[in-house]
Amino acid sequence: MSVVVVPQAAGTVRVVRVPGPASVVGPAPADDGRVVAGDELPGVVRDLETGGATTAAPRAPRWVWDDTNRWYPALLRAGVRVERAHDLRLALRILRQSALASGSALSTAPPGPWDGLAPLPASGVGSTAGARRPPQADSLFELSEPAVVSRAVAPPEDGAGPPPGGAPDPVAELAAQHDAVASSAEPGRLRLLLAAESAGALVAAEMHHAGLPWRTDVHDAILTESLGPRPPQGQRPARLEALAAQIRAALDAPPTLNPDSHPDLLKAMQYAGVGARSLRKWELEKLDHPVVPPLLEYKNLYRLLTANGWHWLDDWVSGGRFRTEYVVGGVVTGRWASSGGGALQLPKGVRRAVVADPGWRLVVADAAQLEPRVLAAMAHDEEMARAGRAGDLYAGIVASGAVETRELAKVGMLGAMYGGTTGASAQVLPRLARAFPRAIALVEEAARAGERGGVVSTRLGRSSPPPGGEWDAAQAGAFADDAGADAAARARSFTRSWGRFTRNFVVQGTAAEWALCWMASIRRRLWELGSDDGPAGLAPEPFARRPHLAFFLHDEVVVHAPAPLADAVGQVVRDAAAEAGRLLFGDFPVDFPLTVATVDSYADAK
DNA sequence: GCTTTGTGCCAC
DNA sequence: AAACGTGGCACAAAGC
Repeated sequence: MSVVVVPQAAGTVRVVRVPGPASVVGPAPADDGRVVAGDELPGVVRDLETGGATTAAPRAPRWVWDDTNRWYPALLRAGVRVERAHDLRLALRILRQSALASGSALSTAPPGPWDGLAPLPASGVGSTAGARRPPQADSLFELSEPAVVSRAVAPPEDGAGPPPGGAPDPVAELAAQHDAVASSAEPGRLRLLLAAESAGALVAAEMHHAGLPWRTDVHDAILTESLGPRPPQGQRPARLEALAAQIRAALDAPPTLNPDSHPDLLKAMQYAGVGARSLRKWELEKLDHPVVPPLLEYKNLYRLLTANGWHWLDDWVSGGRFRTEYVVGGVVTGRWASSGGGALQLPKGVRRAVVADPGWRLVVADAAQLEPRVLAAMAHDEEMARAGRAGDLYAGIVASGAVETRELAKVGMLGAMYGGTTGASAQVLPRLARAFPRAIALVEEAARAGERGGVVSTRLGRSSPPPGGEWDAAQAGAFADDAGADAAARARSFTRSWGRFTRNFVVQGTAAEWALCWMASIRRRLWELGSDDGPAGLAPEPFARRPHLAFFLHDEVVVHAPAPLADAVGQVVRDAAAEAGRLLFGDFPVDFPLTVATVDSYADAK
């Protein structure tokens, strides 16, 4: 059974039961539902979650709402967890683009209000908690905003009918989405994709709610060790100041030389005859000049200070937790993006500050060579799947005789998936293509489709955007009567670049789908694992005694768990990986091995 | 003064 | 090795 959450005027909510599963024409509401005050919703949800599964319905309901971040954060703050959901905004975005549903009424309809929904911040609506700089929400449902309440045309009439004021109707939208899925070329795949995307939204909200355990004192010690004590506002830390002096001395530069100014520093280096064309690390490393060592160290420490220094701590860590905004589906390929604190670029060097609470552990799990394994499975490449069976896929490729060294196997596969055209990776590509023709053909075909201006799709049906104006312009420019050689070259360059994008899209996007399924399964299994008998920990409810996801990084998760449950959690992440593989690829015999480490500090994993 | 662009580095 | 895919972010310089 689904339960649709319909915003009403004046902060009330209509809760409508919709029987499932959906028919081809979509579900019809069982009744007009009932209207509850906004602050009663957590209680209503809790009742249906805990009571619904044991009485009338065999499972907890599926909550259908416009945006998970509008409803779920407040539920979590009330300690209420939901089992499953359907996020209409995220689902529509997928269905609008998907080549698998291109014939549906939903796909061909002109843009409507649902298309205009911008994502909401993970801290929810009307909350002051959470990130310091949440993205500005621009939504059509401004329930908590006084301005909109006063704009409400009429008081709700006992909950009958769609939302007031011409607001989009989630019941109707759900029906349209059901219809689009049912009439698509692959209903099963799309259904799984939408479920996984929505489960991802739940995970993201829960991870924001729980946060990543962060020891401010450890972080401060890291900074002080490498930079010196925290300086007053506007001053360089002692260590950076000393290095700046060394840089000036090595260049014979005046004390006014500011190493933070690229033009000035480059000029000074030119006078000193260093011979650098840029300040890039890899370029400096090739040079033999006394300024290079202090400059490299300066850049290193400067990066630490500006990206993850004391200011970062002040902004993003509070109450012993680092909280970022995960943006589900924020990357075109379906990967998550993040906003705030650079969460997806957490440098290795500061992971020492990620420490489990007392009596708790971190279970860190990492999918080994996820993308080439996904490629093997998508392409039904039995040979490549076999190469990955023993554990290390790249070693397996060497053992197959295709290439001589593990390093060659690795750069060759990465090049095949990224579209590399030079160096060792391009050199071994023909040998990989001979040994694994199906896998290599899949990425080559994806590249050609992109070069033609076509659309490609992931395993579950997320489609790439059409190339759009830039592609058209490039082609038009190249074929114009007066097209010069450079116009043709520009067009070729852009076309190939788009081919590299679509080549990578199918692999990266399907890997993102695997990761979504993995996390959805981990989430469910962790909850089924139940709670620890010990005292409540520092984690907020509903996770105070329960293992929960705390961090996600494309192919890696961190679970924060009561120590006695750590071993069981390790088994959970492995079982979930196997389940994700089955969900995406059925019986195709591809393994998704994990590296699992149970540690106190994130830095101690792998 | 403010916004945009360029540079460079971090993650997968 | 880099360039070869996807991003975020901070800072200085350039542009308005």
